[in-house]
Amino acid sequence: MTQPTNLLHVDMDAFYASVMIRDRPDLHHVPVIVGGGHRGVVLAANYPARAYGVRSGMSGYEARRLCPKAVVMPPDFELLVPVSKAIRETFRSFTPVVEVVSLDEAFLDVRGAARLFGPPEAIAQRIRSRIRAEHGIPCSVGIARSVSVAKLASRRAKPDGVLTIPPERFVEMVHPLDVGELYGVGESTRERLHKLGLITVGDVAKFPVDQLRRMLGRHLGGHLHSLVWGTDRTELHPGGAGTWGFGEGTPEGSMGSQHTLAADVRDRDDLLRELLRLSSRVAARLRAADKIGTTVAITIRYSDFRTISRSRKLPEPTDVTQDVYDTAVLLLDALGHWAPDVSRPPAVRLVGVRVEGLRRRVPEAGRQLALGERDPGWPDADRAIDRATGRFGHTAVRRGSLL
DNA sequence: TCTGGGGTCCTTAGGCTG
DNA sequence: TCTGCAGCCTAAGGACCC
Repeated sequence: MTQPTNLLHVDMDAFYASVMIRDRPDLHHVPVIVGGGHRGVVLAANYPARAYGVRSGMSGYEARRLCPKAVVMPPDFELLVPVSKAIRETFRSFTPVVEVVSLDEAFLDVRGAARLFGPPEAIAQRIRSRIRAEHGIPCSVGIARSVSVAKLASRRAKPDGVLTIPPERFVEMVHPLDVGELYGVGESTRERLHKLGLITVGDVAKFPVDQLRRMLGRHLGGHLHSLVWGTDRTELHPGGAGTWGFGEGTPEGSMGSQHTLAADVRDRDDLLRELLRLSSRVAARLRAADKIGTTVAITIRYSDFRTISRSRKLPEPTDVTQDVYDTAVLLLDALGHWAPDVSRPPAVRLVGVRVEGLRRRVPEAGRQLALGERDPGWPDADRAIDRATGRFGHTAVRRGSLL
């Protein structure tokens, strides 16, 4: 039985930039870059900026070099998130089966919407008109049978277009493309395949799947095989969490925060202050989400961009700032960079703190104290800080050591 | 005075245990 | 007591996504 071409991938065009300049007609025809401040990367660039070669993901430094006259602005999430939520409601007025990927894109299964709204192409055009009329933002839509092909189609429909890749035309339309165009094949995998002489999607399709598995690993090899034949996932997971946690799902995996320092740092005390700030932020987010985690991990990026991570499992899961911070300090010191016999510690560019192995917190009432559980004063202090920051904002309370 | 921050998933290696 | 093995867990790192 052949499955219908019923998946839509809707992707806003330069979403961050489109929203940020929507109410600024004076900026519509000048290059605008969102993000890309000091040591940052470009989150989005409008089409006038792209004409200069500015791309999202590029360093702000490089973007400003390519287009010195561009207007650079930081992203305003208080503006972006409500627009994103409103657009999701527009999607849901067409179908209840919506899988949110991120702030600016979603998959829609329109199988049940044909009687009301017509074929997928007609639905795509209606969605585009409504989003433009209601939110003033252009978007592109890809239509296909599977998730990866719909995503590929929307990418190729940009800007402001619609593209359908039906199964019977998949080979003709997709096999000539570079294998790096596939959703899930990044720079690293693309390079490995190219070195093997596998340049196009069709090249990989002709390659024996068991050899792919041997070379790329069982999982990636099998997955790549499904991608090059367009036979990956066809069912959506409605209410998907979204990569940035703005979705409605309840991600169980991990929560973390990392920060690139304004300047590289060698001093242990400076790093401890940053670890404390990050630990406070992560623990507060855990408490707000009613989660506790079993493992604390730190990430260190040195000035040469070498990045390492170290992690440690805790005896008891926690959402307490002090627990997260203490473990982070243990992990940092275990690197040995600040031992007494080390004359010049390495320069650190970025530090991160992450709590993994998340689960729902057991309510306090009826919870048994673990043997040897320490002073409950820190959780009380955390709750007091949460209450104060909830009322007066994040600058209201700050630990003495952060001042 | 180049290269963010938030995640997920997979692979690999080594230790432990039965 | 030693060895080999399978299975599980932990830790580290890499790749990928937006």
